[in-house]
Amino acid sequence: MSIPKSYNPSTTEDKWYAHWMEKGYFNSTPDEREAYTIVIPPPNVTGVLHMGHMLNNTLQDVMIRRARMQGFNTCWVPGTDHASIATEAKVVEQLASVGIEKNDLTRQEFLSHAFKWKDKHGGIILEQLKKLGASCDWDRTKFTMDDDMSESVIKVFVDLYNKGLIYRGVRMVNWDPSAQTALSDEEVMHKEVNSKLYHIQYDIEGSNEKLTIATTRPETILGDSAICVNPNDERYSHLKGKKTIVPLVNRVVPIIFDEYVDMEFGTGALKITPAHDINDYKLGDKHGLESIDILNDDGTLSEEAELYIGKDRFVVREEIAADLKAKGYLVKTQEYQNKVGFSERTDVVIEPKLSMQWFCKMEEFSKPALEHVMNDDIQFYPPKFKNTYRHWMENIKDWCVSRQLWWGQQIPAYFYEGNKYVVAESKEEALILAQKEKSDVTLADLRQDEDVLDTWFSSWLWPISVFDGIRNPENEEINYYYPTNELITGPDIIFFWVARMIMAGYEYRQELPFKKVYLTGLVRDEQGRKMSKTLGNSPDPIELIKIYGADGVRVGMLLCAPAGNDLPFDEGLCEQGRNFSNKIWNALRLIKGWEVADIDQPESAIQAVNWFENKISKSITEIDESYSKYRISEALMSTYKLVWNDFCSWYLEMVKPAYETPIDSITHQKTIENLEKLLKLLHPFMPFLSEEIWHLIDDRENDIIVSDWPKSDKVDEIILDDFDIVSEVISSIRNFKKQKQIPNKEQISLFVKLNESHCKNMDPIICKLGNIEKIEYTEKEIEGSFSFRVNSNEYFIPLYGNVDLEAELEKLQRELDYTNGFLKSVNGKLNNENFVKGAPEQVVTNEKKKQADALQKIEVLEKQISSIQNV
RNA sequence: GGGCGAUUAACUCAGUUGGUUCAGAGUGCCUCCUUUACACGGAGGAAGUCGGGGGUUCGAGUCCCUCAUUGCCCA
Repeated sequence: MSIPKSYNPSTTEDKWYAHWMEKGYFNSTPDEREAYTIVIPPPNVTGVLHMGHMLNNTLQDVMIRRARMQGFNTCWVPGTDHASIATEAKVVEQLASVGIEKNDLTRQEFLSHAFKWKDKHGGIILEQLKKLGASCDWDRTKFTMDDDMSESVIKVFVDLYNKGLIYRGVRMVNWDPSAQTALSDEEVMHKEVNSKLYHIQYDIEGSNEKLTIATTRPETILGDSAICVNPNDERYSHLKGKKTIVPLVNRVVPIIFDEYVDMEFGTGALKITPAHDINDYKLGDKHGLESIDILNDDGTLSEEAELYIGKDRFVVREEIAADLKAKGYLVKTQEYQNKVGFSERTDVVIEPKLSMQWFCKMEEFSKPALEHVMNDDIQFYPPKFKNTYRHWMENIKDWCVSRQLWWGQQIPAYFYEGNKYVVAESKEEALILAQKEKSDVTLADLRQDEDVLDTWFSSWLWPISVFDGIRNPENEEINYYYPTNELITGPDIIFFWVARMIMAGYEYRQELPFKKVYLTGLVRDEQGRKMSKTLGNSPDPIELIKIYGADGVRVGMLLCAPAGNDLPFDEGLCEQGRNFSNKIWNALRLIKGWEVADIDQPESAIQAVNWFENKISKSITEIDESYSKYRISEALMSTYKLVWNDFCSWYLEMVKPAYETPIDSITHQKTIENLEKLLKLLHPFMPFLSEEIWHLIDDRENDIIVSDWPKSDKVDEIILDDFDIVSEVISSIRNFKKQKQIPNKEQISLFVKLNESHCKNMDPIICKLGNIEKIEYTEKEIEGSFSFRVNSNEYFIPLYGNVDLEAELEKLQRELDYTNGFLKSVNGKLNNENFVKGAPEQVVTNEKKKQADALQKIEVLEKQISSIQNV
């Protein structure tokens, strides 16, 4: 069988994924083993795979695959969330394209369209995850609006309402005029924008005097119900009791005094528009002002505005500025930078709006949620996010959970007789409650609240509800899989989601939802911009997989992804991943190409096997340590170097038989064993390649995906140290040959003068890799030869031609200078009484050893220099 | 405006309680090599005042202060 020269991912990936699925390796049912559970951060049902998902899910798959090999009963639950705003917008858009208006449909009709849309498009992202190799238990795939999931959400809403933790009220909320719904504070993004500060003159009633205010939103003067100045502001103290006239609409409003106003800002006079600004609202409340809502839900001006009715708020801003100018009210405009809130979903400017909404009280939840993170019951990686988390928890505000949409769980509040209402899990239960208040209420009288719940109100239950732990708190699955082991997600949803899951966990399970939270960085483009659909700067992961292979892309993503650090994405890393795949592939080609014979094992191979077994053991320990600290990129790099440098560059070269000669069976067997261990270590990172090679090594039934994770044996450090010396000797020989342009295949001799103890076991390795005829030990320097030193031992290669004595001398002198400098610094420490007294014993001993080594080396160097000078 | 981080080679990052020659890794770059696993490769090499300044210490990339730059979160 001939193996192609390059690894071709496309022929293996689908094959192995199908095989794993068929074998049911991803599926989990509770058993006697310990569970290892991860719930996926459910991607948005409208979404397609982007680089952030790629990173995040690769990490989860790495953790799950390793845990599977470690013998845990692993369960990775996939799913999607319904993303009420985004999905509703998509569906409305799609309906509009076929000439259907949402308003022409009943709620039920709309929902049936939406579910059709979801069934058609909602699974794309999950299918894409399969291309990546994600080993999710697909039989458990959940959607936040599945019947059982929705039931859990409703049950929780009712429960919290009954506990007094959910209330309804009129508040100033963040209004998204595009989606036409309220948003929670977390869904508002504040951005710095260039705007204008308009200085507008108001006439004072019964006087020729004018009062100038400054505003960035001139259109809102139509909703003004007062002008406010600071009582300590002498410029305005004479206006007490006076009234002012709002330009254009000529409404007479009072001048009020409140210390809230910043005398330094603008003109020190502030227009008060209680319906359209949270601070104005508070002032209006305090001073009993009228609230004039001049905006419709879609951001156009309402009848209340009197002017510009039906025009968009931003259009009106331009027009009113022009009109004010024309009539002499506009004193001046200046450039101004301010922060403006934008909708996280639709990216339109948020309007503060007074409206009736449902809120969830947060203070009580926040206590255990904060405590268990601060005391590390739940650990954050990297821990710096604890600070962010604490800051948010300590300043937590109530959560606006209602959305003026149809796509989502309809709020289970049932109204009767106007504004009276009851909250219950079903209309029938609601009727019973309502009848307790008023006995003649009928089912027909009950009218359910039109609004739906925030999508996060589903997601915060995710780790519990996917195991049906809300409806059936004592079921076998929730008891087995919960708490989950870790949550792997981005820091951008730490408040939206992570914090709230922790709250829900303690509320409904009296326990943490996950033990560890691993927060990945954001994937950015080369210019450091966040990757986003709108910017179009995100490569398509599926295309990348086609080019570099899933394994290559996985490696590329992980190489540069230390926890919590943003990563500027570079396609070159995927290329590196692909090259790595190919390197491993070719190691297999080499080994498969060997003819095996029953011959003696060469000494060099015995030594090589011994060394590599120790090396791999040590690496396993390091890799396991990296994993335990969630340093996944470090674990990958250790594996990468072990495979490429230690195995391919050193080990295989050491055991490789001469051209067209066979290899002995023992070395061959050991080499296969070593390769298999490496493949296991690689499997979490490169599942497809490792499985493919595993089966190319041997035609076998068992699969690497369910093999045992390698364990480290006791490591003989001395062997590793000896090899370091050996590799340095070999490098020096290669360097020499290169300098002298001696072809590698030409054999040379090597003489060694030992000045300190040295293990000769590995000499055969030096002979083999340096192509040395033989190594001879000598008592004196070999004159007229090229020489180098490793530690204090001297190595000589007799020369054919002339030695460049000048160059040799210069090299020796440089080394001597360096060593002298080093000795000086060591002596400096040792001569310092404070150091000898103050430093720990071990440090002092080390310094003494360094001193002795340096002295010995200096002696050797000086002798060599003088011998050259005497020639 | 408030808070939290970051600043180490051209790039992306390691560097644990201050103590081995501690200044590292990978990539990139430069030189040489198409040698019989792999040019998606091999063998070498150059490259950093550890952001600036001050301090503590026998000793600072590491601790403290300060300034600068930058990112994120919150208002």
